[in-house]
Formats: sequence, C-alpha cells, structure tokens
Amino acid sequence: MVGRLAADSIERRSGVSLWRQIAEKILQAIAVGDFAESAALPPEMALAERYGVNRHTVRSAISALVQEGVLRAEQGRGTFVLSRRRLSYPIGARTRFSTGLQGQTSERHIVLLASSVEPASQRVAEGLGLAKGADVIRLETRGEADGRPVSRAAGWFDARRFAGIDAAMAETGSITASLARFGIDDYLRQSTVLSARHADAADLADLDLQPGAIVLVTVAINVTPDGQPIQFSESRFPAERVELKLSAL
Amino acid sequence: MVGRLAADSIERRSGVSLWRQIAEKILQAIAVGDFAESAALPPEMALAERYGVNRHTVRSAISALVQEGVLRAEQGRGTFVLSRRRLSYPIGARTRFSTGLQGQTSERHIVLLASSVEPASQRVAEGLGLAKGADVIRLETRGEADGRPVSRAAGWFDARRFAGIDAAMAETGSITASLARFGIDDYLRQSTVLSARHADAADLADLDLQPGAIVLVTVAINVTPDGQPIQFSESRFPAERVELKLSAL
DNA sequence: TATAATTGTCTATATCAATAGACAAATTTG
DNA sequence: CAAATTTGTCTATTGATATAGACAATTATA
Repeated sequence: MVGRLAADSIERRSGVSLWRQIAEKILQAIAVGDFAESAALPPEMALAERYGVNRHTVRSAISALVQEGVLRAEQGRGTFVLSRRRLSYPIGARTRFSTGLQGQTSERHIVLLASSVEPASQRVAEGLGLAKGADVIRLETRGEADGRPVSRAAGWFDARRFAGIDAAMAETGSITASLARFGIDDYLRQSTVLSARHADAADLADLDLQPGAIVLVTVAINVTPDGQPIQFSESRFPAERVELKLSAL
Repeated sequence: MVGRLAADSIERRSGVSLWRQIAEKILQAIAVGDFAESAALPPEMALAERYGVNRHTVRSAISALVQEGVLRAEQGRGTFVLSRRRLSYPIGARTRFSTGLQGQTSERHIVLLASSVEPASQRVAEGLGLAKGADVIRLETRGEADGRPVSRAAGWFDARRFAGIDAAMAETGSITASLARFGIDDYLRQSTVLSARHADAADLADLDLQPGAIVLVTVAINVTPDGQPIQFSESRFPAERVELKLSAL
C-alpha cells in the first residue's frame, strides 16, 4: 500500500481557489463518512495541517459551507456537520419523482416554474419524432424535498396532443397525474444521457447553489409502453445533494 | 421569451476564477454546437464583449484550452476548435468497455496500471457479499480511446475465487476475457450509482486533465446471470470527454 | 476557578487574478 | 502592396487570494 499523503491533493494556480477546493474536500469527507454527521469537525488548525494550507484558508472554506447550510460554527465549541447525506435518486424504466424519493424524505413535491409554447428545436423534435419547428409545450419545474431544491427540469410535449398539460401540471403538481388526463396510464423511459458540468447562473439561482457547484445533467425520452415518444426532458441535479441510482430499466 | 442576456452569467469572487469559468463556457458552446468544430472561434475581442470581461481574461481561458488540446491558436488567423465531440459511453445490463465505444473510435484498449491484494473495505465487502476484511484483489485500470484517456477504474474481486486475475488482466487487457478464464461467460450489471465531483490530483494525472475539471463517478456491481456478485468497481470519467448513455439494463 | 482548546477578529505582506492600454507579429483582404 | 484583422507580448494598476502572527471571546475541562 502506498503511503497516504498528508495533503490529499490541493492544486494551486488552477483557476479554482484553495478555499473552494477545501470546501469541496470537506463536503466529500462528509459524504464518505470521514467526518461523522452532527459531530464536530477537526479543529481549524488540524484541518489546515491536514490539507497543507493556512488556517485562514480553511476558515474561508468553512464560512462558505456555513453560508451553504452544511456546517454550523460555534465559538469555543467547534464546527459541526448539519447536512443530511445525499439523496439517492433512482433512474430506471419507471422513473417518477415523488415515488423515487419515498423513504428518504418526509416531504417532496414539484413546483411548476414556467410554461410556454415554442417551436421544437432540432434535438427536441428528434426526441419526440416531430418535425423541427413544430409546436411543443415546455414545462419548467423544480423538484423539492424537505424544503430543499433537488432538481430542475425542462420537459417538452407535443403541443397538439397535450394541449392544456401546463394547466394540468399547475393543478396537480405531478407529471404522472397530468399525463393521466390525456389517457397515459403508464410510460417508460426509453433513453437517458448523462453528463456533468459546473452550475451556470440559472442553476445557481434555481437550485440555491454556491458558485462553483457541480450539476448532474440528464437528457431523457419517455415513451408509452408501445414505444410512442411523449416527453423529452433535460434535468439538472445538484451533485452535492443528489446521486443518481441506476436501476433496471 | 425572456431576453437573452449578453453576459450569460459569470460569477465573480466565487472561488472559481473568471478565466476558468470562461473556459468552461467555451467548452460548453463547442459541445452544444454553438462554435462549430474545426472552425474559427470568434475573435478574442468579440468573446471578451460577449462574456463581459477583459480580452486578457479571455486569453487566459483560451490558453488553458490550448494546453488541454481543445483549441489551437494561430497568430493573425484565429483560434480553431480541435476537439472531437464527447464519446458516449453506454451503461446497461452488459456494460463492456471496448464494445461500448465501437464505432465512435478507431482504437481503444485498457491498460492495467496496478494491482494488489488487500482487505475488503466495508463497502467493497458489502458489494461482493464477503466479510469485511476478507482478501480482495484490486485492479487499477485506465481506458483509452484513440490515444486519449477516457476512464479510470478500480475493480475489486474475491481473492479466493479469482486468484491470478491480475495476471490474466495484464495478459489479455480485458476484464471480460480475464473473467472467462474463471468460467464466467457472461455477467450483468446489478447496480450503478452515479455522482460527479471535481477531479482530484490522482484524476488529473491519470486522466490527463487540467485542474478544475469534472469527473463522472460510477460505483457498480457486476453479477453472474444467477445473481452472484463477482466485481465491485468505481470508475471515473472525464466529463469534458465522455457522457454516459444509459440503455436498457 | 484557572487552564486549555477552539472559533472570531484584526493587521500586514506577498502572490495571483483581472483590467487597461499600447504596440509588435502574422495573416487575410481589398 | 497597403490596409484591416487577429493573435502575441509588454507594462502598469487594482482587487481578490493566501500566508503569517497576535490576541480577543467563548466554551469545555482539570
């Protein structure tokens, strides 16, 4: 076994400040269980030594995480881990927001942020099997669990077939329930393409993230059991709060 | 439709430098097809205006991407997009490295970087259905396609059942072929958990990335058709070069 | 109740990041 | 060939990062 380095890899002049890198490391350490939940972090001096930086740099990292609601610092006592562990969002043949998070959260719901009718872009048209430029309805939604945003999604539907789905969504707060009004009792996930990137300004605002955060991005197509495409969607998940669990499709 | 802002969201004093944020934006613009491949980027002054920063800041971003092999700058002519589009790595019931990338690359192979016997950690033991601390063989591998690293994986196997798999791997360069020597003709993916984070120092070195890069991380368990766990693995993919395509499991 | 441990605040200094402007070097265009 | 376009290099200035040290404020401990 190779000896473990004291400084577990901090990159200087990388375009990412040290305090942010250390904030990431602390988040990771919490996720891995290295720093137990609701227990105290090692003291600032110890962390500074561990990561090979100045105490003040560690303080910057901690203060960012305090801002984010992950930690709470108490003078004289220590710094404590607040945050729950990452939600595990299942992706499979029948991916549904609410049922997927059952058991992990006491409360969850979808908020309809906006809706509009627009001409289908190339990729949306392809996904839905429509002509490019055909009218599609776009629903912008945010998923929340225990009061924290866990997803931000845009969904596109054929405007001719699903006229009024925006109203149904506003009323029911559920894609599944809204589709049921159009005679769709069941639908399956046909494909999912996954990527990751830094959160942009819209992500930061919608998902309540700090600059530099990472989002997981899925682009998916849902179809009826007989293979007819009904929904094209792009969802973004905050990587610090959500992991995706791929189950049998 | 809300008017599109000229500066599409740059965060200051965020712990991520402007030049790195702009480098990310350029990468994204290329991926989305906003900047056509093998064509010239807009001139530096135009980019500076577009993103609302100084020309020198744009130059820092470009020089990082030139370093990364994504762009090539030519004095007097312009700056050109080099990079191929992202590979689409399929994940499904039968996830295999080489066959998965067929058609997308002319050449691909796995390199065995290191192997060792070690006691199983909690999660490895759980995944393989062994007692914690039982001997497991760890194979560290790197996947390469057309000469560029596209994955970095650690795989764990029961040391009793698969004694010598390290030698088989070194010889064949294929997990599938190595397992065949132990009578495993077929294996299925039982579970995959997916997350994303910034690349750490090891990732940077192994995957030839620049600081600040993002990696997709999968933790997976492979089983025989009758459900016996044979491999626990953790893989890291450079998000700028690879997307994961989830297919029917 | 001292003493130690730990977070909070302040000052100072050096380096990196970002802006600004000027001009050189190479290439394309008229 | 001359002019315009575009990348490359240099100097200078400002603000954000990171390090260093000292000490205050609060809490836990002997």
